[in-house]
Amino acid sequence: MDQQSIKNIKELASKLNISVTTVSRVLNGKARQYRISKKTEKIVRDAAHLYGYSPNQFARGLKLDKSESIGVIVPDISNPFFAEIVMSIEKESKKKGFAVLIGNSGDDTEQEITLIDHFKSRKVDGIIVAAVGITSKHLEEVFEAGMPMVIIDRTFPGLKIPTITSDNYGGAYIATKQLLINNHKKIACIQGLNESQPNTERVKGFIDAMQSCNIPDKNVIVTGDQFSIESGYHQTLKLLKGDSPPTALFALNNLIALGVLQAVSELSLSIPGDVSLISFDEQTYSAFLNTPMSTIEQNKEKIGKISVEKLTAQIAGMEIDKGMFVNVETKLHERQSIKKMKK
Amino acid sequence: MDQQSIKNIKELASKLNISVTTVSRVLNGKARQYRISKKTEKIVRDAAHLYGYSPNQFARGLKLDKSESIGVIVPDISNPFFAEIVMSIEKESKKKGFAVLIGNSGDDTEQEITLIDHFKSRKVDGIIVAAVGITSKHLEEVFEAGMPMVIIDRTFPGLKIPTITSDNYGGAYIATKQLLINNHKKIACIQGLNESQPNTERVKGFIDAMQSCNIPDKNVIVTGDQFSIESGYHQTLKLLKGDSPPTALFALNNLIALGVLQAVSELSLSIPGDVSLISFDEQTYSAFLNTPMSTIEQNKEKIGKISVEKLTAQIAGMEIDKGMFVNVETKLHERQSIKKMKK
DNA sequence: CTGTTAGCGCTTTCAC
DNA sequence: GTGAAAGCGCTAACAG
Repeated sequence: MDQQSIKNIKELASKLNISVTTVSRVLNGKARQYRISKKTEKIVRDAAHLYGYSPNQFARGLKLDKSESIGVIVPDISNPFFAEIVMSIEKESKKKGFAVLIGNSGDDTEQEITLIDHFKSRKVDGIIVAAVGITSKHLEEVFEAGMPMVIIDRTFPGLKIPTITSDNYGGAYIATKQLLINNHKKIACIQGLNESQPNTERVKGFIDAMQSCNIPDKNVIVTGDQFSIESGYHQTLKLLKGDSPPTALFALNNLIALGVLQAVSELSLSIPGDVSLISFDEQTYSAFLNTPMSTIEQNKEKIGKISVEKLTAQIAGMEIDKGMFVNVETKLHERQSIKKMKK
Repeated sequence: MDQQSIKNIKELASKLNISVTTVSRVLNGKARQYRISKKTEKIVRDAAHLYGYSPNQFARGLKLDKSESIGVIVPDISNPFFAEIVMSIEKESKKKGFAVLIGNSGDDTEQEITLIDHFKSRKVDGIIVAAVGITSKHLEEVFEAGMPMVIIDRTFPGLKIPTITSDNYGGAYIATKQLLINNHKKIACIQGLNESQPNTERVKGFIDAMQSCNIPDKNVIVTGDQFSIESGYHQTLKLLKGDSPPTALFALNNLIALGVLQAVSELSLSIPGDVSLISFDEQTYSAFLNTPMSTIEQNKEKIGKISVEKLTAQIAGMEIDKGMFVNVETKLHERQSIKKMKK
């Protein structure tokens, strides 16, 4: 009852008494171009479907030296921020006929290099990478060697690879302003990975906003070491158990914010009663937290979409501005995690 | 300054005045086996590293007719539940030397079929699939044709493919019991995809728990149509605006629970003051919600790990029990979303 | 409109 | 210890 399955194009062709060339042409949508008869075309298509034949991508890739696929590297696919960017990339890529290979670097530069090697040997047509760590030499080498590439989320000083990031500076500026207009003066900005560019930009936005209100630098508490729940947790504990704790916290991403919540809950404090909070990264649950959290949302869909556009432009061989830097706007969600302080 | 890069094994071999055979053998760790001299081996390895050579996986795959990779299909990678399973699968696979290809089916059987085709033509050595929809014929065909396969999360009646799922029945039973021991009698179980197996199992657990307390069937409110925030939201609105609303809700997954929160908040009701809630699926934020939510946690790490074990066993050609069904235990998190009712 | 065939880069058999 | 060469399945140049 089970249809005898077909190994390769040769078997399929001989079964139909047609040459492999014709079969190949039909299956590659070139029937028109080679003026293959409708009848032959139909026979081939039906047979391919009937026998469940799909071309060996290894042979195809070997011959064509391309794969019609792009590689995506993210530090942590279980962070919905990255997962949603990946979804957007997939959606856009599919429209353009590219398959997507996803790699998880686990915030490890070594693993990132391994993945790029992997992608190279699998002949991806281009790579989108949310870079980890603080060095980009390995990326530039690959890019300079001709691999189309787009960097998202993080960039590096002087990097000459097209980059799409959120407006980290602007988002942080607005977030801090939210705290300032509620008369907070003692504000802690809880960093993620110190040396990373989004972190630096967000800190810059924070500092500039503080200075715009003439808050002396001494009051600016800045600390942290990683974009993780643990880091946010430990830094917050340290801050709130300290001598003169801040009245407001600015968490530089969603995981740090969860760490803040963990620490605040452990200390039996309340938000915003005891301490106010605003966080970078909107999440589905942000509105339903105890207390609903004010956040700065990054436009994940747009970041994904633009990165695919810029990448496929490179793949198509178009002239590009290597130093291109696209800033995607952020959006403030005002909720109830910020207390209005007395002047 | 930039090292001239090497295209293929032939170039590398000729540069070293060594045959491609020897290079291939060294790079595949067969130096020992063919008694290649340490010196030659070192020369080859160093050169490969220096020139950044990595073998063309298409040629390799074409020759070997395998890819040392496995494909994973999930309905929605942006759902942390699946993302975490994928992470676990990646971790396990890496240990065993398999690369992982990830596909997102978007809860669409057509897309699932396309992805499987994709994987087949990319010669993955096996497939792990969190199946969508309510039919499994396409999966069985591929499995019967010899493709190693493991089903996770969902299964289908009478399916003869090894399956790893959470103990959906047991988890639901415990969840419902939590509501019952707090004297709730009018409980709504908000379903996801009606026909899907985890849904069915969870409903079964719910009903059995209800009956164990002699709650008449008439009181069992069951509704819903999809595992999504929207579905949870609409069903909850309908329930709570109805004539005699339930005093407690059992959300059959994390997305539905978020929908419940959305509806409850929109109706200006409180949890657990106005309505109690327990949900399948523990999430990082569950403890920090307004009100901290009681949940049934699925062991995502274990599901991923076992699925890779069962898949690699198949790939290695070991005898397997096709009807194998592994049930991974769940874990109750008691928090404050359930109100103690008067007897 | 259709077919023959070289060759993509690799592994491995067979030969020395 | 090492190498020459066949052949994996496909596409496209060339040939009708």
